[in-house]
Amino acid sequence: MMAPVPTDESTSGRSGETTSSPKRRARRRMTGKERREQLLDIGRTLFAERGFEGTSVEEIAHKAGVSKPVVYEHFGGKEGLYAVVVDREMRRLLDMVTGALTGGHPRELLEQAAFALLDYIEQYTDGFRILVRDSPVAQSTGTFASLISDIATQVEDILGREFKSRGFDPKLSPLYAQALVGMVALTGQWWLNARRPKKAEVAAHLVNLAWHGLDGMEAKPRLIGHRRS
Amino acid sequence: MMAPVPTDESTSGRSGETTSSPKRRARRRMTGKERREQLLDIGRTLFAERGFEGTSVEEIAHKAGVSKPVVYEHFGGKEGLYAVVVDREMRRLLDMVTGALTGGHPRELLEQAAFALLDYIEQYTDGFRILVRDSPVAQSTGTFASLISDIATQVEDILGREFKSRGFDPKLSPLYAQALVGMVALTGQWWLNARRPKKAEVAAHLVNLAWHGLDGMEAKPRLIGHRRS
DNA sequence: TGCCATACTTACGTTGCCGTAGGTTACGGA
DNA sequence: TCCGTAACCTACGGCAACGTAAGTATGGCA
Repeated sequence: MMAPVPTDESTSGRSGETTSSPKRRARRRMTGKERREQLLDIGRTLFAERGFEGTSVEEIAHKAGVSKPVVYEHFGGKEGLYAVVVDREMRRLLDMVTGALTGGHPRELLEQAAFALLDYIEQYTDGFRILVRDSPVAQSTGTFASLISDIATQVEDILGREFKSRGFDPKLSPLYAQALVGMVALTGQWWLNARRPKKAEVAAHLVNLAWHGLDGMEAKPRLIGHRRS
Repeated sequence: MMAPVPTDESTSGRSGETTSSPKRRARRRMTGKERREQLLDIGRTLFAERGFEGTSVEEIAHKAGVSKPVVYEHFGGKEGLYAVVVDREMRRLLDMVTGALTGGHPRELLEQAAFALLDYIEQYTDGFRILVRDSPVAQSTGTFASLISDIATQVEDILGREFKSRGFDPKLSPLYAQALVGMVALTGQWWLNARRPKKAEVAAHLVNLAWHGLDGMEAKPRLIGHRRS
């Protein structure tokens, strides 16, 4: 089984010049870096839709149009690849979120953060799906079940500072950080399939809820920050 | 490997009268129902700590002190067992939550619900861990990634009714349902490892956030409902 | 006391996947 | 034009897990 045709190629930039008909020898030869990036892309996609254990190295290699040993050459194994994918996604998300925290007023901060997270979800859906799933390898940092929970801890200090200046117990910031992140994360996950309200509207409502609570809620919340897109 | 000693027995009620020394033939014979329940218990535990794919039928059987075919006899396979476990846990959680919705004032409803969920998390930790993980078999009901998200949809109508009477768009209830459930769920997940504030305190703060929002937050929130425990 | 249903076993066949040993081809520079 | 290095391949070995066929023991009941 599995004929030696040069498969899909999927995410490679230019997909080969000699790929007019599926004859033999239409395989492009990549540099180490190129191949590495391609494998990371494919790995991300597959891990997102099938999970870590549900994805086989064989499949990754096959989708890349190469054979297994190439993957082992680059990442030492499935876990190696997975680790790099996860690391990159966590970085990306955190960069986007922290980079968006530029407002002065705490409500603005909240808005920016919510928007940034939704941006991430929309742009890097696969990455988000991976971060939401549970990690396989005895949990990277602490003892968390999902990477998202792990991320929430990195939001703690931002909240902690705000708490301090407002006279609240800063020891409670972890709790509120988890709550806020959980709120946005699960809503985002739901939004991935529903796609019902527009992103901006979702963000507005989330901020509405987080800021005013159910009690002081506005029927037609508006964002105060100004954003292109 | 694996000597034929009668292993652990783990969750069986009385653990056998002839179990003085690990000689041969100390195995208890159960009725179909007993064995079924025992396997469900063990399955729940293992699925919680290793996930679906990380758990083998062999291990389940071994922990129950029987051999594989017994599991196949009862559930037809790993997926069968998993399905029953999940179904029971979802029922349990929903029963606990809906059963707790007895208050008149919406804030009271919220309190009850939050408390019920935390109760469930505390009492049936394994079940919660399973529900929080992602389902393997192409998603049971809709197209959701986690069972929890699935559960949130079952809270929609409760919120929808409340929204209607308050003049908000009831089409937004799914969004807010996801947000609220996500808030409590991720916090609960975090609380499983942290265990820092007491359950009642966590509930109070969650309600505080959900009700008043970050803006109108109280430094020392109190629950208004009266509960034993 | 002997029977027979039901609980349980041992022992396989099979598949899918991980990881590696060792050989082969392309490509760019001297 | 030759040659070495980096990219890539075929082909296994091995293992862990699923699922099943066919046989064995046990204990309640006539």
